[in-house]
Amino acid sequence: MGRLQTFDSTTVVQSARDVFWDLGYDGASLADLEAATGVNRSSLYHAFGSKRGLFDAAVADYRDTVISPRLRGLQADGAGRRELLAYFDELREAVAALPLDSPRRGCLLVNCATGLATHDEPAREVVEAYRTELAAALRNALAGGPAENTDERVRTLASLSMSAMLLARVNAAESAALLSTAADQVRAWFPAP
Amino acid sequence: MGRLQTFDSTTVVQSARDVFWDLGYDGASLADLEAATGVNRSSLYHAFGSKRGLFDAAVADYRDTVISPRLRGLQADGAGRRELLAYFDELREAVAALPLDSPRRGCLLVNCATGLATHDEPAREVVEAYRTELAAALRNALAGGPAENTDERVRTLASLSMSAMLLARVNAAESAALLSTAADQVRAWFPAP
DNA sequence: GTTATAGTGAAACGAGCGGTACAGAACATT
DNA sequence: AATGTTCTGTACCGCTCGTTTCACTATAAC
Repeated sequence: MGRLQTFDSTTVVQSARDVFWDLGYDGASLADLEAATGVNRSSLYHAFGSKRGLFDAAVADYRDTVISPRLRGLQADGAGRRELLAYFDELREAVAALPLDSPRRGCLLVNCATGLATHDEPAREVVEAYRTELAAALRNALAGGPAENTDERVRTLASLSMSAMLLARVNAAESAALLSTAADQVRAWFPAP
Repeated sequence: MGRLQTFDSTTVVQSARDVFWDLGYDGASLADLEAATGVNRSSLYHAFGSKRGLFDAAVADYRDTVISPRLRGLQADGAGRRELLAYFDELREAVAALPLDSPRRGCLLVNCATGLATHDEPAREVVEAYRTELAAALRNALAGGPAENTDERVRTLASLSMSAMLLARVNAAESAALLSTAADQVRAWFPAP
């Protein structure tokens, strides 16, 4: 009963997600979000309650549509060398494919790690959950190979992933090089089939 | 001729540096900076021109008093295994020594990488220069050991350093673990003397 | 002691922020 | 068609931001 919502929530959340991704939580103003979504702030507040509510929806969408697809291969039963190489190669291509004048966005959650997450406990937990999930996925795929120095290797690969996302916003070429290095490590640890 | 400045510029810059370190450039307000330095904004503007001018002075101080001392050992002629282990051990102790309720600050420049540096070219260059200097210092120290996979090893150690600084603000224990991992890598690559 | 110069403090500036009030528009139900 | 409910656009709220103004104070030079 009553008037129907005239916009599609999913597309609005994704537009907002890209603004937060590019500008950060504090850097994104309501005016920016209105412009990117094409939706008036009164409608945004009606649907999401607050700027923070919209941000939380954007983060949830980011996990579902960006992170999960990337980690799925690593998380599968029997994942191993091939899935690790695919993960780092695809991530490297994504970083390298960005035109130089486009927003260098990196990872929304890595960007949060030095921003919101430092003085906001819920945000900190989301970032930490992401790190844990990444480490678990890498560990799962590494379990298919030689059982040497597993903790150390998980940390090295997670570290290369995260710092590549950090550097994506500063030096895209070096970011890609870090991901190539990760792939090289995987090749050195895993015997080629 | 004229009235003399009543505050010490160095201590004021360092107080401001700590505020920027903790809160970030955008997150630090003039009121915060006045409170931390004990200096009125009109005096800050007289001495530094703008908030950005004070920030630039804070970054310069950070390089001089925080980064340079840490990298000095790695940069010395003849640096090698011992200097690498000292670097990672000292950094790990610094991360672990922070009381849990104190500001988890990480690295001022790493914090900038996902903030200012993404839409401000001068800031981006400062962060990139720091990364270059870190890589060069690690390379110098690695040159004292076996000449295998040097590029890869430089990237791995730089990556562990940077992601440890990133995680210092999210999970101090894991941050310290990354730095231990780096030290383990050094031990594995370098024959013990 | 007078004067020119420079640092300091209080107050206020305009701009932009996140958030809200309210009237009107659009729909489901009756 | 009438009614009740929900969504939307405008216009505005109070607040905080970085910055500036200006009167006042303190010092160096003469």
